[in-house]
Amino acid sequence: MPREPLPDRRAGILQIVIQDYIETATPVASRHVVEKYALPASPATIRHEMHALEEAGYLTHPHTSAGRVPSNRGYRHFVESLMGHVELGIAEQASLRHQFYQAAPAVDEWVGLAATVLGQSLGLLAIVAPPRPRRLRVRQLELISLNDLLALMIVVVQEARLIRQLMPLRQPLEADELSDIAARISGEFRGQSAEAVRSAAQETPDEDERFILSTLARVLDHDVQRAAVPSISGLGGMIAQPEFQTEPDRSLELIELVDRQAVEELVPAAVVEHGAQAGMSVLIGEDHPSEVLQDCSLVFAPYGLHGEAEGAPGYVGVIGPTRMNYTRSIAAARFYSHLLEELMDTIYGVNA
Amino acid sequence: MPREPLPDRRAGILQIVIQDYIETATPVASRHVVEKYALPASPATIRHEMHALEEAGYLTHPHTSAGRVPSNRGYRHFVESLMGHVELGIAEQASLRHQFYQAAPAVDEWVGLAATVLGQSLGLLAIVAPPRPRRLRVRQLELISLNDLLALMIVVVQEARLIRQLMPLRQPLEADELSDIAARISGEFRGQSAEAVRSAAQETPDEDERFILSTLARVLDHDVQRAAVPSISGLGGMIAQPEFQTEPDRSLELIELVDRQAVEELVPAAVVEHGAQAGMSVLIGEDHPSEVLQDCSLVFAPYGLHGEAEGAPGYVGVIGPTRMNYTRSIAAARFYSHLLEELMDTIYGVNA
DNA sequence: TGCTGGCACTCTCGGTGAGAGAGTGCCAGA
DNA sequence: TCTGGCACTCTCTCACCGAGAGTGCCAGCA
Repeated sequence: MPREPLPDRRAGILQIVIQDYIETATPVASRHVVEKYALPASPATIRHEMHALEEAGYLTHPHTSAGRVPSNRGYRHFVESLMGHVELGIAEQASLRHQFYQAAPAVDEWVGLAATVLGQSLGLLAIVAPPRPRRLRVRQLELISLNDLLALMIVVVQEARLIRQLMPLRQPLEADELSDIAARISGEFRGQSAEAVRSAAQETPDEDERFILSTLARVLDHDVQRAAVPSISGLGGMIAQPEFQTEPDRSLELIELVDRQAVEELVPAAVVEHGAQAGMSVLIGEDHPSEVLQDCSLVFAPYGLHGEAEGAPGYVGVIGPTRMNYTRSIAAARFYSHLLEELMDTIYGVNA
Repeated sequence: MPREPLPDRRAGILQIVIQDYIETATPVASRHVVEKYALPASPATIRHEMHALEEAGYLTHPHTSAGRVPSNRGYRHFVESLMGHVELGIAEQASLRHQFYQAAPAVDEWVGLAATVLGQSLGLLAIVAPPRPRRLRVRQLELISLNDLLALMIVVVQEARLIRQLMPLRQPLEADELSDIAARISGEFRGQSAEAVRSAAQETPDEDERFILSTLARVLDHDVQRAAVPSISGLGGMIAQPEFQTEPDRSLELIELVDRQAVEELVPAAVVEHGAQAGMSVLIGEDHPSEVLQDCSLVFAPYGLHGEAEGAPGYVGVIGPTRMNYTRSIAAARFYSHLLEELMDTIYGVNA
């Protein structure tokens, strides 16, 4: 529903109240803003404006004799109209980029690092999920002999992952024979996915090779579903936020969610789906389906595998009290999502 | 310091008090034990015995009008003399073993799974660390071309790990050439560690090969130090324990420790070192150097890489309130440590 | 019309005190 | 050596009170 635009002074006061509340976590009083921000008006006047803002739904009142607190609508208005576009500082961007290029070039590694650093720097919960391709395509296959009857299969796939699988052998095979078979399969099936491998397996006369191919096909299918485990970090900072200090029950439920790695409850599937097309989004307060996160917000920044539209995107998520610092959170989430996309590109699909 | 052995009845009462307290988490009263365990004595008599046990240091008294609570000495006596040797049930062992053999054969995977399942099943904090070998030895090297000037190096080492490293190329190399070089190096340096590779690098005339060898040596050294990240799980269950409900500050510190992955503070280096030789051990209450864990116990079960005495062992650790169920925790920690040792054997060092 | 100072009113928060409940310690007697 | 009885101690909960903080509203003023 459309609203009349706010008069200038009123909008200014709204912005002050929101920013002050984000900073101090205590309801902001009329006298307080006048003094702290040296406004050319008396507390009574400010009260008037605040009252109007409350009528319009941007502020609330925990109880009669408390200062004002932004409502969810207030936060949304702040995010959409008051905040403007912000980016991380150049120096910070550079140092983060450096840190990531130092790490081992593996999706899990990057995702874990991103969650840790992001959660730490914001003092909020960070959830970073790798992209979830719809199918995996072979880039290279290696077979490593462990002993006469056991080999380790390693599959490097185009989608920036490594799959490992123990494979019993039907009959003793030398290390050399294994390498040869692996090289042959690598050459033949580069860029192919499970179906192609499976149908080829059925037509292969050689028993050993048939067995290896069908194992490969199975592993490709299987690994698509599992793996791609999101990383969660920053619980410490989150629980230390004042809103959780006063509510031990809620904290407990949140800790339990994080400990169980209950990603779907933290970042609802609907958000992921919607975000895949719409890009960055911010879910505020009661929008969140989960009971525990009623008074929390979620900043969601999806990122994809370039040139691979299929499957679910990866994303960077930040969860914090509705009172979180949206400016910083949004800038950070955006930056990390771009960085991850860029990193994945270095090992994904190039040369495919 | 030696103590006189406890008279039979007294020892029985001690055992009852400890077990009851472990179960209920409330100080146990004389009347309560008489009724619940149908003892052939009156509350007054039991009070007498409890008083004696308190004199001897096995029990304490939160305050005058509360029941008895085991002291750290009490718990230690329970663990050392009263408890006996216990093992997980056969069915449980089998189902766990199955679960682990289903997982991808990778150290990180097993370690993560062990922490999750163990923490969940005990409702306590579980910390599982992979062994930390002193040096890594090459089992096989793979070089995968990403584009003309960038390759992905994958090193399978004897010590049950996989190392990944992006490697810029000095000049364009074909995929075939890369494979050939990798195969040659694999053959030549199987079983060798960083020093051997490094000194060979210095004597190699071919520039490309020299560069690859020195990268390999660097990676072998580097990966020994980092990686081997322990897995921590079960925070939810731990915080839900009654001892943490009443102490929000302590909970907060613990959450913070876990969120930071501060393994050294949870499992002190001294314990790891001592445990490497002495085997399983139990640290009770104030023995723990960390402030936060003053009223907690640590069950510690080390395990090694067979045939590789060098380096630090892996371990399975369980941290809980001193009131934890030692019987279950110890049995579980022992089982998981054996299972992990067995699993590592399947991919480690065989055929070396 | 819009701003301001003044004042009554409301609600929270911290501290205090009383009463109930739970257990022990000790003593005298079997 | 064990038991019943009884006084004593300590915690826990709840109700209550006063101080403090802010608002809402009104009347007056530019």
